[in-house]
Amino acid sequence: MKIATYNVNGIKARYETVATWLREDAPDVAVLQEIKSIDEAFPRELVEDTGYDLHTHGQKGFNGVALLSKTPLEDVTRGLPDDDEDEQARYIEGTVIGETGAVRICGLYLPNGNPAPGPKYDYKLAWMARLEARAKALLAEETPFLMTGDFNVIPDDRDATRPEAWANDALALPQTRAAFRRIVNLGLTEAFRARTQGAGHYSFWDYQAGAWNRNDGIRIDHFLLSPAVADRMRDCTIQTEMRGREKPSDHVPVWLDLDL
DNA sequence: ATGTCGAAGTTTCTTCGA
Repeated sequence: MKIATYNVNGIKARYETVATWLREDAPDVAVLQEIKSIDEAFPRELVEDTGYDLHTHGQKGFNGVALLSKTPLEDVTRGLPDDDEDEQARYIEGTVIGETGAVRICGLYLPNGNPAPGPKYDYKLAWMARLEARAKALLAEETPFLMTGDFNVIPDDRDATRPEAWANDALALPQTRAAFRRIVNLGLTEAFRARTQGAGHYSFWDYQAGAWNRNDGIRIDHFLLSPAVADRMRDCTIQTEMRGREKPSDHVPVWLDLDL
């Protein structure tokens, strides 16, 4: 089973790019972030031809996440627990049923947090604490799960072309990295790093300043796997070539292949 | 220090967020 995460940076602006990608690369499950659309305005024709099961959690203008699946998802829920006062659409869960088991898919768009320090950074850290609590709860009930999406976290200096340029940024501050490590250290596996070591692997290149042409990137789109899911991992790869296509998102898809 | 993009309102430009 192939699961892909992809920050599309606007589903309406990215329609052709995403439709072609779904048709040609055909993930079993696609976890999308930054759809920047209310649910009613999500282009249904994207999935009508392909038959994908679509679940959105959108809002006007910003943020917004979605799950697409070749087979129907079960028990889809929107928002993190204790999210009642959170107006930002950043989290969605659904269960995919494979031939030999089920996996809870947690799709997330973690707050950027800049400028730091400040209220936006406080919101980011609070959101990460709530994500950690959710991971703890899923581990406690022994639900096989994965968390994936745009974490807006550069885990380590090797995950940036120019780490010094990000040293004071909300994506790389020590508190951000510590919060990310706290979640991983609950017993999760960071899928990409379980397969690939070393620098030079990125999932985002800014539109500005020719970042793509200079390969000035960062790795901020991740998969965290619970133990049972980690045991089933075949591979985790970054689809770098997508950044060079016509009308690209500033992020590229990251893929997880599971024996499921 | 920065050469961009997408969405929405203030709507054929400006502002915001990233």
